Amino acid sequence: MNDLFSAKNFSDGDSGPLYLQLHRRIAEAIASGRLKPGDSLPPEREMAIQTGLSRVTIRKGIEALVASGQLVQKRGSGTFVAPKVERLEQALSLLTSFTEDMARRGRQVESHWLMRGLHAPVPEEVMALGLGAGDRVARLERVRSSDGVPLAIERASLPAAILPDPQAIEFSLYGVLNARGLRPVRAVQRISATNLGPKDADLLGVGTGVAALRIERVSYLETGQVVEFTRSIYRGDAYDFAVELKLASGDDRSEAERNGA
Amino acid sequence: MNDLFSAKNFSDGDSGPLYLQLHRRIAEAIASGRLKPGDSLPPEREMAIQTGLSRVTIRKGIEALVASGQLVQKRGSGTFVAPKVERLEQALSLLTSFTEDMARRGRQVESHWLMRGLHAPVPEEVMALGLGAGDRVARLERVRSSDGVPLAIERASLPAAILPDPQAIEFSLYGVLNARGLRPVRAVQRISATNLGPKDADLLGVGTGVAALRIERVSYLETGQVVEFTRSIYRGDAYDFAVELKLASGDDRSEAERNGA
DNA sequence: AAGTGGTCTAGACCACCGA
DNA sequence: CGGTGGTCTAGACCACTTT
Repeated sequence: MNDLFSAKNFSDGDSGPLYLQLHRRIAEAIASGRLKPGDSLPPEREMAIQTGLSRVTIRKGIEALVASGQLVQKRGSGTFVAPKVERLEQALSLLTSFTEDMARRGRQVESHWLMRGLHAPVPEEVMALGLGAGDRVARLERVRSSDGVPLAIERASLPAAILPDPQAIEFSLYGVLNARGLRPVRAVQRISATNLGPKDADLLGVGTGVAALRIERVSYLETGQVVEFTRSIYRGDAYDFAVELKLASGDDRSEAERNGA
Repeated sequence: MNDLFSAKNFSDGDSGPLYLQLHRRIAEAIASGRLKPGDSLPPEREMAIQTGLSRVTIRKGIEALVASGQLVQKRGSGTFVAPKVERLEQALSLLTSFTEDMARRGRQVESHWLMRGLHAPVPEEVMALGLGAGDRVARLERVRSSDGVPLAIERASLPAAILPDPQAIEFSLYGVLNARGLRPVRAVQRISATNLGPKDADLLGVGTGVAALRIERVSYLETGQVVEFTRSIYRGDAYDFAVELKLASGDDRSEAERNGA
């Protein structure tokens, strides 16, 4: 019945390297629904026997599927099709907190604190926050989860002058700032893509090398003072950020022509 | 002189798997500037001898560095530290074309066409463009480069009613639309991260699995009619998208209560 | 204790590049 | 042509999970 791993149809030179043929077979089986989330694959040694390939080649074929989060491997247990992660869509042009954003969706939010305290700033923080000599920085580092699924790593730095008591933050940073009349009204974000390192991948429960969104944010008070400098890592397979664009201001085409000239 | 690959300090059990120790050594050498862009690494077989590891292990240690774009391997030639790619920052909240955006930076723009013509739409295009039965779609697929470096893959679909002659587009799509009075004034984008597949990675000249930004955009005319549906892939290591946020309006109770701002 | 994935080896052949 | 990376093998031991 399960001819997914039959030795037939594995011919070198036919359609590229053997490990890619295997990769394609499994990827198609997942895409077509033949392999469903939670299904287990045969043990690597078993696949090797069935396909007539070596175990090294089997692992190489599986590797990319693990790296892209489609398969999950558990030592001592087995290889499984990854559970489907519901994609969340988040508006980028509004300044909201994670807590508020999730509450609006009616979802549970959990935080796992990695670090919460006052420290000596690193140069990056001095720059972003505009700190003076001797100023200390409040650092909040946590993994954000929703319904038990880790979605993001958030590393926030604030001037100690703004948040002298980081331990006071239990859930929502913005909630506390808001209660103190320090809610940011403007922020600038930079978004890029990155491959997760072993550490961050582990925190998010995905494989090393999985694509993630890196978002750096600097938030400002009405007065122009910097409130926070946050570096976040969002799971690429769990998030869509949405943004609405307006027509570029200025006299459209002629502007580009002038500047290009 | 070059003790990067000396057998000393390679001890199992000491600090994790051997391939990770090798990975760390090389990554640190790159980060510290000891290995500079363009430098070549010794051949794999040579590294294996120097370190006392097997070639398979050497390759495994190098693998992640290639996947993340820090090293480039050329068959028949060697392994090299990747040239530094200058990060471009692009404003997300303005609706500009790639051509205009680059011209504004005073950079050369090249396009390599992969496809340009009229086709029968796929369901995804019918949905996004609001096509009727029998409508055809203009498809523009190209690799965008700047100063010879591939930066993005752009796959645009437009109703044939908007662009009956896709061959007319030589450089800027928006330029042609603008000249015809069809310039979009509003667009909605969705941004996510993805691992590049072998095909797209090759088009962008990076390794399979490298993180990239996937941006889907739907653009509208003043009349509300959909002009284009574009799926783009941007190199994660070459782009920063910037967006400015405003205070979320009327989102939670506490804000409504204390709101003066 | 048995079975799983994780790591590692030594050696082989191929495809491609450059002199 | 020689040297490079790309693929593949058979077999070994380890660390962990499950039973």
